[in-house]
Amino acid sequence: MEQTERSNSIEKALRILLCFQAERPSWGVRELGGHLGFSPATVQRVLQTLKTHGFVAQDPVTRRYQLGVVFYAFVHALKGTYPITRTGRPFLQQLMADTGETVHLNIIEGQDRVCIDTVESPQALKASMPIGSRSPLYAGGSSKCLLAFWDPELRERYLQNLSAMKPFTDRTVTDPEVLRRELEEIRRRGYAASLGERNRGLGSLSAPVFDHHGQLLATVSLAIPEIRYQDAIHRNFCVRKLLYAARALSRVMGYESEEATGRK
Amino acid sequence: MEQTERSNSIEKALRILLCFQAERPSWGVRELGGHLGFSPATVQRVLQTLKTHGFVAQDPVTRRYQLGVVFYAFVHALKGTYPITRTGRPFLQQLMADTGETVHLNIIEGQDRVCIDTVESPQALKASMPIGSRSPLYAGGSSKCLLAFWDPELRERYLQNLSAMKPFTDRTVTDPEVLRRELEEIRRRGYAASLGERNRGLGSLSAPVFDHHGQLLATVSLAIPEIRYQDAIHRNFCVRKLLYAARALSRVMGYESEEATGRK
DNA sequence: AAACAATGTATCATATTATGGAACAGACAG
DNA sequence: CTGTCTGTTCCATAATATGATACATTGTTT
Repeated sequence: MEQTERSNSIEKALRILLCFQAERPSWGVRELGGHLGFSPATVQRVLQTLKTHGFVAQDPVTRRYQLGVVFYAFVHALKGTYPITRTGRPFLQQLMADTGETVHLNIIEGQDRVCIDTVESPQALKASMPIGSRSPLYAGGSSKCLLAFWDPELRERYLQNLSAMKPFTDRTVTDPEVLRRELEEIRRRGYAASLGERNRGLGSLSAPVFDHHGQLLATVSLAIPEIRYQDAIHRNFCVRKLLYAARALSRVMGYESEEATGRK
Repeated sequence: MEQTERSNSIEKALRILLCFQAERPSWGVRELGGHLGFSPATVQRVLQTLKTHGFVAQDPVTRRYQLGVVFYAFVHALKGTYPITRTGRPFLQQLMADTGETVHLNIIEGQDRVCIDTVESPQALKASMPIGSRSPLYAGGSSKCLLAFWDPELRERYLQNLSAMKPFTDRTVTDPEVLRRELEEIRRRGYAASLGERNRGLGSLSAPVFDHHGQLLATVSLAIPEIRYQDAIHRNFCVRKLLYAARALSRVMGYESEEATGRK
């Protein structure tokens, strides 16, 4: 390992916290130390501190550590920080009720799309889009829709620094030029449609939500199993309902929907 | 200020993070420093570190800080850490559908009850019980129900160290002896019922959920506006549905519901 | 039973790291 | 232009984090 990276203790603590994800919710001291390259003593001390503040909890019998309940407080706090989740909820619910498909709300974070709310379809065959799940901005309908309606300057910077476009399926766009054309098409139509770009067998319809400055806030998306996505009647119906929901939400968020070239 | 408290830098970072709650989702550097008694330079450095890891985000125009989106990843992770939220969801939904009242799921954390999931009533007049909300273990039906069915040793320790019982309303129990008697009554009946102990005008019905060791996992609770709570027919109906849901969830969590004195 | 191999945890001298006052750089108001 | 707020950077000093080592438990293997 190179020594280029100097890490202060806070960074260590954060990296430790970030290890506690759904796929691996529980860690032992030495296990974590080995995983991150920290000494067990360090991990132990950090975990102790995290524990006294409720950021992790220790199983009294196995002595292993897991995420603490303060995070539930942050779940609550996020609703104050990103008010669109609260405002958007009824619109997502209505859209799910209308279409019977899983609905989700997404924002841009760094180089990724992040799902910040979801209303799952009650159908037996349905898409799942858990809160917190991510995808790079070039893969999938919701991602491309965010990218398409993003601030032009930020989008341009993103597209130019875009190096390797790792494909997730055989349908993932991997050519920046193709991506550029598709983004234009999405802006022209007002919504994004894609099939199996991020997850095989999963289609996506996605429309933007704007604030009172006409700036992109989020996208509302439908995640639709391929078998239903390919039914043109159902898909068109979904598009209509989706656009209706996204525009209604934009209006509530303060967007004055002008005709045609309303945005600059 | 006394110098009794020594704080390492991680502790500072955690205390800073904990300031970002729903009531005050956005902070400036000096504002935070003043609030916590840290120097602006320290706060600044800590926030910088938190920012590079996505724990906070900085508004590019106001330069103020708010909670970052990594917390959405933790929302997801919590479902792996506390599987009962995932398992319990359909039961909560069914119970809400049956009763029309807001349903919530609670666990013990330290000295508090914490709400870890909620399904809100669609009625115009309804109780709200946001995820992450807390209450001391002596106040309210859900709290007392947790306390009543807790590990006897831990309960005894809690009751003995119980110093000031701050009342939330004029109905909050403030006498440890009264509390003791009520807990016994709750164990005898198998559920807790209370009115206006934590929030004026709000009633609560609450039943325990056990795991395969017969240990308390959580409580399922109904939060019912007083006007409907006082309708004995509705209340009894709710109790029946509540007990049914809590027992069904216990069974799924591995609890072998033995008759009568099944627990030690 | 006994030896073993894991685990989480405590200690301590060393050196790296955090600290806060002061100075800097913008934004905004008067 | 001036005054007063911001967030941010610098730097010598002092306090804190560090990992090797040892210890205490646990569960497993022999």
